[in-house]
Amino acid sequence: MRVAELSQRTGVPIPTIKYYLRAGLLPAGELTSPNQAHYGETHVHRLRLVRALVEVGGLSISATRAVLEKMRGADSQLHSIGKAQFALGPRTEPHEDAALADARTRVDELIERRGWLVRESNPARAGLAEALAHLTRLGHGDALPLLERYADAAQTLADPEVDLVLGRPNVDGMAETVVTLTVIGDALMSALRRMAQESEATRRLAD
Amino acid sequence: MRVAELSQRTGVPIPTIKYYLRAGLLPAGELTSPNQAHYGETHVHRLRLVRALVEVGGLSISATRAVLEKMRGADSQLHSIGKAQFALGPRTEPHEDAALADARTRVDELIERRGWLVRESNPARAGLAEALAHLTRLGHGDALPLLERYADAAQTLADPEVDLVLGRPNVDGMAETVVTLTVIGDALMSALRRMAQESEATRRLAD
DNA sequence: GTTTTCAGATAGCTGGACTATCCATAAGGA
DNA sequence: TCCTTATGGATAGTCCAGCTATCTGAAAAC
Repeated sequence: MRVAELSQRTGVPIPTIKYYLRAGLLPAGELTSPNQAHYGETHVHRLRLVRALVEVGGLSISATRAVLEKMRGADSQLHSIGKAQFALGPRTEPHEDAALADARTRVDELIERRGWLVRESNPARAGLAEALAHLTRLGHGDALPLLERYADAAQTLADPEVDLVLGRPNVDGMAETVVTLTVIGDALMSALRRMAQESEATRRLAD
Repeated sequence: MRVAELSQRTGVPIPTIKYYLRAGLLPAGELTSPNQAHYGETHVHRLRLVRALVEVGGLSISATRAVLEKMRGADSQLHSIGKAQFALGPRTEPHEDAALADARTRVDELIERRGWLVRESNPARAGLAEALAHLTRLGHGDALPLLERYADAAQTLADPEVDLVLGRPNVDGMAETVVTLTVIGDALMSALRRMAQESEATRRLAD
């Protein structure tokens, strides 16, 4: 297909497609002549993946490129596949203070207590610590017990999630599933939490 | 205290504090003379709240202002308090197609099936539908059963979350807890999911 | 054979989030 | 007291991300 059709099928404007090509998010089409190229289903799919990462996950263009590159480089080792989620680190340096140092210890303790196998380099450690630090700075230390409930939930969910990943017929499929499950999964969970919260609150209000 | 101390205690640069004052995210200090003002603990706290929303939640300045305004306007009615989370809608118009229409029905069905009390106007409905639409466009329809597990988790978490909110001694505290629980809670859950996923995957790999 | 579309290149635009200066005044220390 | 530093308020400037527009020959489509 030509670029117009690619645009129509994905809802992405042609100038934006060109921009993504330049930015290295989308491979060039197959050139049939110096100024004609055609695109296949892989382009449609890749473009949809890019949009999911950008729109749902809120990833920047460069973060998206990094994720896609790690995806491509995954070999059959599962931990290598998981690298894709490593490109989703935080953006800026956190404010170093006592609350943050304390939060880091708390994260280490939680991981140890649960016997989780999490590499030191996993950026989720830093992300969790930073979020906790904000919580305590705001004086919401009494929300910390909730953390255990969240961890329970995460632990419970991990099982079917990994099932889904390992059920893919090939490595590329696995890597892509990791990425979508990570990014879109956050959005799903976030929306469901908001709705469940409203529902529960409304129910209590009725009493 | 003067602005320098406010800056030191929160880690926010003075020019940025001035910017937040102009943007209406932070109330002006109490003027003691035409060019001297002093700030109190409320300013420290408000500034920390702003940074949590911006850094952890990734909210824009205008979204942050909107959230803070809704927070201030909350009365004793719980549903009014919940309005704070309504300022967290999506940023751009979604791509309308069959997948999205389908996803919307699926969301309605899920809410009905679970007997959730969720207003039509709750933006989480649209957010969930959009995320689901991306999932199906990517051909990950087999991930949909996972949605039920996510919903289970959200439902389970809602109970202690609402407990925490209702445990606050006053309305302002409740409203702020809703906001922090919504925004920081997302970050906590996201990080915990990533870690639990890595752990579970590593464990399976060992077999 | 005329109108439309294309690839590739380059330049421009818009909005958001700060950051820098300036001014006149006020604090704070030697 | 005098002098350095800090301050509030105002205004202007910066930087970057993510597009968007235009141009140029050449190929498609009708």
